[in-house]
Amino acid sequence: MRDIPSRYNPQEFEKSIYSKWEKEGLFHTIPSDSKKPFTITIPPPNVTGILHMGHALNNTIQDILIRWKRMQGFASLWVPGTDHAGIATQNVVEKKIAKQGKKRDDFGREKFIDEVWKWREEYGSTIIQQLKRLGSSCDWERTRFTMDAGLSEAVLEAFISLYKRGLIYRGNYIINWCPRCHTALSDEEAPHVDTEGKLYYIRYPFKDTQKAQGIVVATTRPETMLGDVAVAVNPKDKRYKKFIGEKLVLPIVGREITIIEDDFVDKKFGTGAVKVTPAHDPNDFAMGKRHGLEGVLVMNSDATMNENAGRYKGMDRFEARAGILKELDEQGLLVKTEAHAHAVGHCYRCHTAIEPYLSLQWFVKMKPLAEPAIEAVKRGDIKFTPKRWTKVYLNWMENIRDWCISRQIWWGHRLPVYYCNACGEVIVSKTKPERCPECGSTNIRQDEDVLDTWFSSWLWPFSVLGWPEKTKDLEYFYPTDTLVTAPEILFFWVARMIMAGIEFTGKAPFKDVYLHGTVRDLTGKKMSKSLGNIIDPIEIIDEFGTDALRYSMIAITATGQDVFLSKEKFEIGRNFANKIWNASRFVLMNIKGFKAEPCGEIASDASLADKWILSKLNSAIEAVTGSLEKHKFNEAEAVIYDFFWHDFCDWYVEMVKPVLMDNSRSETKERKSVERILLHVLENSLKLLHPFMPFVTEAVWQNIMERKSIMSEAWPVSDKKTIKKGIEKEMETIKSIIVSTRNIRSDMNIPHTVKFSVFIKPLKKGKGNILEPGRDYIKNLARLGDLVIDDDLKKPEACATAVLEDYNLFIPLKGIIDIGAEKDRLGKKIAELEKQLRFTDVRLKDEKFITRAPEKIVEQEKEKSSKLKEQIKRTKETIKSLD
RNA sequence: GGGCGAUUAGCUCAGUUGGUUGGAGCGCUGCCCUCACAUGGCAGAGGUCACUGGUUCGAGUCCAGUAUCGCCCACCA
Repeated sequence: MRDIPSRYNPQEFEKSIYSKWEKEGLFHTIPSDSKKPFTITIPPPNVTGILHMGHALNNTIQDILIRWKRMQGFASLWVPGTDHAGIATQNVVEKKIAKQGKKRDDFGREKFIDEVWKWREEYGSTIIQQLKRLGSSCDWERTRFTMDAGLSEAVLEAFISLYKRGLIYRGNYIINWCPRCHTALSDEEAPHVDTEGKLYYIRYPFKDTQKAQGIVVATTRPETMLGDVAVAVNPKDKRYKKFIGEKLVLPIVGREITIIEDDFVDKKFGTGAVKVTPAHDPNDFAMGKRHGLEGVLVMNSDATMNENAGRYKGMDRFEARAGILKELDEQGLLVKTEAHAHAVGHCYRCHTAIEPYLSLQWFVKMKPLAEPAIEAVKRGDIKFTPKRWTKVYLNWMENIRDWCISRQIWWGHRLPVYYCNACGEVIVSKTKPERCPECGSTNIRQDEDVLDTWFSSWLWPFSVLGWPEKTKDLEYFYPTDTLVTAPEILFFWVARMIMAGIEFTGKAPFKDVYLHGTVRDLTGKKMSKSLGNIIDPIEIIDEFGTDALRYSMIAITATGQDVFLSKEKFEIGRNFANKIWNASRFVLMNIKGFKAEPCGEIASDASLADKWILSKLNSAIEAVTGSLEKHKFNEAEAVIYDFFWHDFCDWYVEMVKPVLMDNSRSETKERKSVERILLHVLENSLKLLHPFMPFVTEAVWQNIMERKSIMSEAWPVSDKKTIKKGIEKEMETIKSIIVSTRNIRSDMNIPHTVKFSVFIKPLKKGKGNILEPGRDYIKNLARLGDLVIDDDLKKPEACATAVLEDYNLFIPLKGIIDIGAEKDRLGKKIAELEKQLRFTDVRLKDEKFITRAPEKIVEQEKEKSSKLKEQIKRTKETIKSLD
């Protein structure tokens, strides 16, 4: 017998098992005529990414699905890859070169991009390596990168196709500008953060000083006043009606501006008069358009003031704000300042306050794309789990706005747009045209901008399978099945993928969208580096093992709910992995040659315990499979945990131990049957556990059982004939006798080394026979000297009693038992029973209940009442007999 | 300003379509190093299911409202 350590040591197995899986090509999937496809494309982590708990949860769920489907015989494909993450990656490389005292301009565009690729070569596979440690069974041969040749081709194809359909346009609009990243952002990339700001009231004097003192406007961004071109009031506002059309003098600048009327203005906010700054505010921009007012840009792209800001030129926007306020105050034009809470957009990459900024950008017209994507979800082609996200999706889609896709950075897919320097012609083309089709000039330049990272991500489910080529993979694996992701990127990514899928392939890209929760710390904060509340998954893997990480994570994650993590929670999984290991160790140590035939038909002379555990096993198979189908992963885990630990280890194994330990029975049929069933249950349990805990199950399967990979085993199918509720009920009765006996032993402080006898008197003749098959289990598990079951039993003297439903159970304890204490104990039992009886009787006395509740329920209640009464009566008799 | 989620044992959370006595893990109490496992075993204590109304024979579960916490969306400067 080989030595199997009594503790499961994950470090010993995980890496070698994983590389063996990889070497044997078990993750690789190709189209197969004999199999149905099951496809997931990974939400590509940023190439700069480092595995965090969100990834751990996200990828564990995907791996569970992929491994489960693979075992079910699907061509189960999980396509991995990384996202080039334009802004994020460029920022990282800029930080790196900053350490050498350099800026990107010192390199120039091409050289800088070379630097990014170098960085990617060096560090870009970190996240991939970490996903492997998580046990992810991705088809690594298919690893894609959003900047690789194929995906870049897909991006160009998508851009040109949309352009041809008139869905891409270029124009001057107010966009979200990040002054730190120096680029435009989409609305989604500039989330609003509630900010405690100030509202400044500034007086703009009339040109004709005779009129009045002036008009007071309120603003949160006084520095933008340098770009004001008008003051607007509501046409219905009586206070200002008379001033419409009058001229004001813009303080500091001295520019003459007009008072205009516009319905947009809210009479109740501030003073009811609003400064109009079309180049720095989206509303003002719209107002400017309505009134034919050109905007004046007063800032540079780094949010310093430009030449239009006069003496504030060159100053940072906040510096300028302070200066302007001071100057206004000195001139007596700053009327008042009040606290004002408002939401300010911030860059999602660097958290700098964004600046609404007028600039020339490229946009995608979204409405035509959104319409079919809305229909697809309404029709049910795509289902969200949890369902509530459907509404969120639809609400966003129905109010969708155009998507700003151009970014003023270098790292990304450059726009396939060329300009003729001679005639100004705009040419959209995959490659640089030799000559201008309009004037024939060869003086042609490419647009400097790159595309939003999400412009490649939204193509992911089909671009990774070869689109725009019509590949076999695309035909076979697309549309994919399930998308597993976090709700944070519902708009960024999920919604856009649905639109792109329908637009470019004519099909919705997936059928199910499973949105899991956000990983938080115990105080409810999102885990983030800046908060310092990170639990590093790799550290957890090193300390507790990958299976512990995976199991615990899933166990505490209810569908779509946020996950609150602390380090201690990983003990759940670690302990369970150890339990699996030790139970396997026990089974294998007791089986000769580690071999056993498949269990097959259950012999009619199989023991009660055998039939019972098989019934429970098949119920568990059914339940685990059902829960997986419903994507209730925590439920699936709970079922297998409960079955394996409690039914199998705590009861079945304990029940069969005497057979295994008794040498005289070593060659018996009984022994062989037990061995077979132990192995059968273990095998099936390991298979059910494998998607959740891939390493420990494989370690047992390969290293202890010396078999080929469990990954390729077939998922268990429940044999419904084997599920026998009668057997399960019978076993419950036997268990209740064992528990009652142990209970008395514990109450009486009788050490488990002391054996005593139990006498059972069935209430009805023949009920005793039911217990016969369980006789040995009761004797062994309750540690009895003898068990007497007798219809005509007379109650022994000085005994402890358990009054069960169909039996009276006596334990003679002469010299040990304290009669007074026993009376008290039974008295408490009566009190419990009476409490229950009161509830039932209240119900039964209620005529409405009798007449309106279903007959079945009423019958149940009546039966319960009579049983309780009967048990109370018997318990009272027992107490009396103690006198 | 809208929308969503949470509120159940000391802690962290499950709880299917309303139906007998509301579960788990951790922690706690008592006993056990019993020949797979002390990362373990046996037994136990612990709950007005946030609050107020309503529907119902019957509500943790369905409806309305309140409170607290959290999240998302939104162009009142």
